[in-house]
Amino acid sequence: MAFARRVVIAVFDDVELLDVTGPAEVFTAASRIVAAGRDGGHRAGYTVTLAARRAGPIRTAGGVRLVADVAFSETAGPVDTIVVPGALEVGSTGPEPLVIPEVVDWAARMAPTVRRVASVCAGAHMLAAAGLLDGRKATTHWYTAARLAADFPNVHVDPDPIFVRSGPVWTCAGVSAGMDLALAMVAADHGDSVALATARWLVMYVKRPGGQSQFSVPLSTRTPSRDDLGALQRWIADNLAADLSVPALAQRLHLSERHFIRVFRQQSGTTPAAYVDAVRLEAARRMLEETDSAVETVAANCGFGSVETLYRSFRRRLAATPTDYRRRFRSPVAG
DNA sequence: AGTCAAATCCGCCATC
DNA sequence: CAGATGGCGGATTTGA
Repeated sequence: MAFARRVVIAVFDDVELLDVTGPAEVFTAASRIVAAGRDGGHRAGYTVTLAARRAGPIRTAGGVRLVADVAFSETAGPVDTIVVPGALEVGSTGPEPLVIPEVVDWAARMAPTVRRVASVCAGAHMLAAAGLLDGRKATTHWYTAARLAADFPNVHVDPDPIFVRSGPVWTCAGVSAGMDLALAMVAADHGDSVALATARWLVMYVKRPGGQSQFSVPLSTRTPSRDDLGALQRWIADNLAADLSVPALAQRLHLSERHFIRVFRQQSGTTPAAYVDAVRLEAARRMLEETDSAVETVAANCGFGSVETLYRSFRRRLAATPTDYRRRFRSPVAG
């Protein structure tokens, strides 16, 4: 077997568990696929190593422990890819991206010697602190994107993509996007068919269209500070087929239309109609992916007045028709 | 694919 | 006074 590509993932106390294990799982699964390949397994997969300030146990954010294989100082030698995961600490004004000097130093030291550098989630803040994102496009968890842009004016932050490749530096959106990033690396290293087989094995999609703001509508808007607005958004999600017009919603909160629009916009960052459309579209998308329901049924279930309306909404936001979408993104293992 | 009425939503201002 | 709220006109978007 030829050389395996060595992937080293940094770990530290309070690290987000899935930021570490997500990419690790993808690289490991890809290695199995590669090893089982029809060419007799001559191609090499990956070895994944965890590195920390010193070898030994690490407590992740949720309390589950990981064990670092080596210390940062022992990661010299032929390393292919380093991955810096993220963490949030509770600050006075809410969660803040954690920046750990030892990790920043390590990334800065390793970067010139490796082929690829990646961050997951808020790990981008540490790559930025190491100067590795200067002049580059990058993304991070939606929650910290504004902060990243403010703290590092030289970084071209785009909060929307699932992942961004800027030369040898890859960054990605929150948490589970680390798996998408790793899968994209697998595709770059071993081709689309290995990536597809890996994705199928892990029961995930090779890549989602568009950006993270399409993923979860509630997450793409600011969290409302008014309880009644949050309750309204939950009610909307549970009653997609109901009358969700502006007058109807305003009345639910006992506000005039004018004021309702104003409050909604100020609290959530979008307008009511746009929000409703986005939530309906997300529901429709999931239904198309996960069921065999006719497009008419999907439209009716998700509160679109007609199939045409659903089509329009799809075109507008996803640049695809519902049937196209279903053909491309239907899970290969469902049904 | 184009039409047109309806819905949306925001600036501006009055009111509470 | 400041801040929250509501009404109106109309440009723009949306849906049947």
